[in-house]
Amino acid sequence: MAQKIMSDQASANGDELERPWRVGPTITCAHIGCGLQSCIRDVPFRTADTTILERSTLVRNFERGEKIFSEGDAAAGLYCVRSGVALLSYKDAFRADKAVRMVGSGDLVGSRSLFAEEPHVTTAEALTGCHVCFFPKTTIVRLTDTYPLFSRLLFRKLARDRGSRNVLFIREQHLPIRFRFIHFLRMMEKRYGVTNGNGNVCVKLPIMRRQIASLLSARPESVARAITELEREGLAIFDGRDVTIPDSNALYRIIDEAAAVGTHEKV
Amino acid sequence: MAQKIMSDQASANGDELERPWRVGPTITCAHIGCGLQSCIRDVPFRTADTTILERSTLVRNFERGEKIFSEGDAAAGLYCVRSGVALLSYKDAFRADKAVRMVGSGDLVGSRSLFAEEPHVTTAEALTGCHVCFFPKTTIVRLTDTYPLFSRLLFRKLARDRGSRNVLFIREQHLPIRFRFIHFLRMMEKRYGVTNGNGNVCVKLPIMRRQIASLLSARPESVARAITELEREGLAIFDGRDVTIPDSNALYRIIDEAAAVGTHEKV
DNA sequence: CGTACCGTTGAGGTGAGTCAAAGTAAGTGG
DNA sequence: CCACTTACTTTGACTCACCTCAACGGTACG
Repeated sequence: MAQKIMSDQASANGDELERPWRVGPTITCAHIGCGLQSCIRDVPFRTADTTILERSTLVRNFERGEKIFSEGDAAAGLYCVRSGVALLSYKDAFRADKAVRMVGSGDLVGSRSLFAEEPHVTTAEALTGCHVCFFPKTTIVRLTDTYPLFSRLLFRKLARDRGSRNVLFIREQHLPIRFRFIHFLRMMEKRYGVTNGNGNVCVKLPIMRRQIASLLSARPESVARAITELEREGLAIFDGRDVTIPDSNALYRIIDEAAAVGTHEKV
Repeated sequence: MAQKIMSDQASANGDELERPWRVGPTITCAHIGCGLQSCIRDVPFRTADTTILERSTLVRNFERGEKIFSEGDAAAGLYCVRSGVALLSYKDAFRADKAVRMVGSGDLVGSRSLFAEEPHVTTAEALTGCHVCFFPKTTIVRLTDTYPLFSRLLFRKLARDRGSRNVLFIREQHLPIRFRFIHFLRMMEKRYGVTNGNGNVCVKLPIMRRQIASLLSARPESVARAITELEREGLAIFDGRDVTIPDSNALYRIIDEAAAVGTHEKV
């Protein structure tokens, strides 16, 4: 029965990936930033399974611009970004690329297609040099089949990740660009923000305006205007991709307080 | 270890749900329309587990307007709509209700919150009388822990369902209303369409204009205008919630052919 | 026979898209 | 080190799809 479900063992073991993938050395996921680590740490793997995990896992470096996988590719396993930034996008109804998700260190990618046993619906392209590890489908299936705890932790992580993504990329899609952009800044600050000497928060945005715009379902010009407006109000200072936020509370109050003056409309 | 993961057994067994829930009679999911059926059918459950499934599953009828669960409620289990139509919505940043998903016969609801072990982020309200069955978290966990095949089939179904939903509710959110509405019609036809005597396709829309608009992130007036336009072009005839589509191909060609004249823009 | 809500239509306003152009930064090669 | 190219960003002017507001007809219901 298990064999019947696994659509194609041969194509799922990673052997058909392009060559630059290498077997991961000591991929016990004790590596910092591997998103699977939290799902594995507390699971009492038997030695044989640890070996399988280590032997089957592949790692690879991607240059800026390289595609990690493409729309339409079979989902051969689970990807985990260990460092760098990649962008997931698809071709919309007008054949324009639409970005759906930015992924970075620790993020798991490709899980939906993997578990749906369907081809990828997005393309993952490295925006910077990326170090990615790949867990073949057979390995994931073996571990989820053998260790219910692993399975539960994995699906919990995936469900939680999805929950936090949904806020910006689904729930806020119809709000004004200004709101979506501030929300985006908050997400970037949470992930990439550092507090500098003056007590200000600084963020280095890992993506360019065009891609920000695409993520927000907007145009680069509109993003530029939102930026100009925030600068005029003194809520954020932009220098290329470097953002300084003098007062986080003041900035985020804009989106948090919208509810107070809201429409309270019923569906 | 399993105990530590299960955050709260007491609140998860369904006992704390409001009283109208009753133990499901013979819930072996041989019932037509139960969305879990396809995940259960081929799994060799032991008798004890079949008994647990049957004994723990609850069923309940909801009147139009009743809430099946609410935003903020703990996710106590998995819901499955057996008949009727319900709407999932949340309060947006302006405290207005925003519909995210229409569910009907066979649909599984609440899975993300359940597996994330987080509260529901949406409210599910019955739009018609709804017959709903409820699988307590303890049951689901027991079955996924015991039967890897069940686990895999369940997650496959959930991943696939999500994939098809994403098309309209994520990927198409930024297309013109006309496109989103036609896409919505196609989904409705697929699910509720019948071919009448004249060979025309008829669909009875289960929701009102305001809710269609909310699903499409638009205003009821804009939906009305989209409807008027389609009628003027002879692509569809509307009579309240009854839609007649004389030529499906002609209607859907509008969205399918957009790609041909697209912008081909890169992110 | 009101009252209430849904659906449609019109008039008018506006946020964001489009188009075009200028400014800026990052290479590249001589 | 400086021209030159190329790509990214910003700005302004214009346009338009959709929203807002308001009015009106239809239907359900007490």
